[in-house]
Amino acid sequence: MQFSSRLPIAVHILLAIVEFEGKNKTTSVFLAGSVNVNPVIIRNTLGQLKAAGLITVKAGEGGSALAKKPEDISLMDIFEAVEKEEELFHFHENPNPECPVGRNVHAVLDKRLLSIQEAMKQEMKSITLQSLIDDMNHMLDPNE
Amino acid sequence: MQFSSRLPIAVHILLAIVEFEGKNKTTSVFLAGSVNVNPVIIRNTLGQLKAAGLITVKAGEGGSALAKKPEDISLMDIFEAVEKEEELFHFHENPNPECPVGRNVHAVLDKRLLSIQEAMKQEMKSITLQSLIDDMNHMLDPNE
DNA sequence: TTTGTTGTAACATTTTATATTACAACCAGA
DNA sequence: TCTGGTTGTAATATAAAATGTTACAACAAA
Repeated sequence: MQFSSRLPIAVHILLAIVEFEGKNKTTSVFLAGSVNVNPVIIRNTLGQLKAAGLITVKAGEGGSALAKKPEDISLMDIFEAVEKEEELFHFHENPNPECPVGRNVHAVLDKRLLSIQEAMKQEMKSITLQSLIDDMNHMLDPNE
Repeated sequence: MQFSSRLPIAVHILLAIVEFEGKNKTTSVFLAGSVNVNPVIIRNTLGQLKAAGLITVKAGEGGSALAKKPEDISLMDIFEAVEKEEELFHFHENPNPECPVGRNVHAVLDKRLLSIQEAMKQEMKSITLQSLIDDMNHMLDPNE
């Protein structure tokens, strides 16, 4: 079981928007060339990031830009923008209500699964886009 | 995106093994009746839990039992027994190496994604089967 | 030896992710 | 105002993963 590549792709897109600001127009086709997926995937992702208020997209003209400062965008914001699920775990649908265990697993497990999800989200919140940009800049120019 | 129901099912199985100890023989068919999935799913899961050293299964005779004390089994142990993935996130396969971003996203993101995974696992480690049993017993008999 | 079981393979079905094609709506510049 | 490149989105296709099912050999106890 794995998460889809949506979060990695969205982060890639945001890093590219920052990196190419003022240098290249970041159209869906241009971004698709960097991420190496179909441009429609990019457009859909851009749409989700826009809906979440993280970027602006220029319809017709083309290109996108950050709508917030990178230090105000966390992995959590990005994750929630591109993954719609509320529940991290898929619970088996119909435990037997006639069984004392089947009747109660849900109540017993739910809060634990939520706390796991919460731990994950807390960690995501602590990672900002800015810190990723810093890391990338350091790789592009170690002396900076 | 969601995790499969494997962890919830495995926990259900373990709780049932504890609950019915000495009362019913916990065969795959019996357990399937409580979880409400196909017995083969149960057998496969039992096999994984056995391989991880969490339970014993009696071939031929039928039935299963815990191989460790419930306080020594964490959700993390169960999770690792039934989910084989090493990486939580699926990274997009071929970022463009000719692009400064494409060339570096992997290095930049990987450690962050790992820390998210790590946060999740830490939380899983802190939850023992015993605590779930306690919760369930309290639901079955609030005065206990 | 009979009965009920585990372990496992093979296959079917369902769901989700990802890719692709197509096209209307849009916008800037010629 | 026309043109060219673009976004937004629907529809469809393909691929991959999860889940369900059937079948049967190996096994163990009565």
